Amino acid sequence: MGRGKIAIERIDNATNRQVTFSKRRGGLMKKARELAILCDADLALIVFSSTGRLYDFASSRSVS
Amino acid sequence: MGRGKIAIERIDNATNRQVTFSKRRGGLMKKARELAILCDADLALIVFSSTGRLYDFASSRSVS
DNA sequence: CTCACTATGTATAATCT
DNA sequence: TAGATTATACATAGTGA
Repeated sequence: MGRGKIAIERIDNATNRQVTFSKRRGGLMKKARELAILCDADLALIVFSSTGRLYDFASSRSVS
Repeated sequence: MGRGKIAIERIDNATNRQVTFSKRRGGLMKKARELAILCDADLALIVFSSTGRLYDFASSRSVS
């Protein structure tokens, strides 16, 4: 998607890899939230960047 | 996306909700796998359907 | 129900600032 | 370089078998 097509393999360039990580992480979190809401599902997503930082999302269907 | 636009809210029709769950779960898993590979990230995704079934994906960056 | 199709909405790679 | 833009590849809502 985007301007060009890319192969699904590790991005060698560190800067580009970081930019792609940030963009796709956001997109993945959004999709996860949508799935939880649309389909009334419970769901947890945990991501560690290659630099060791943690990002997560968890739905809360029944808990406030 | 798709033929029409939908609001992000619980799908009332049970059959349609199940179909959407199946489609989007697949898409989400694919995106998760791509993020793990492209950005060399470790990641886990756990989903419980509204009927209680479990689906999961976990990357394995260092373990075989 | 489950699978395939496809028109269309969305995510995003490349680019620009 | 981080944030905005934009053209394009991808995901998917509706449909039909």
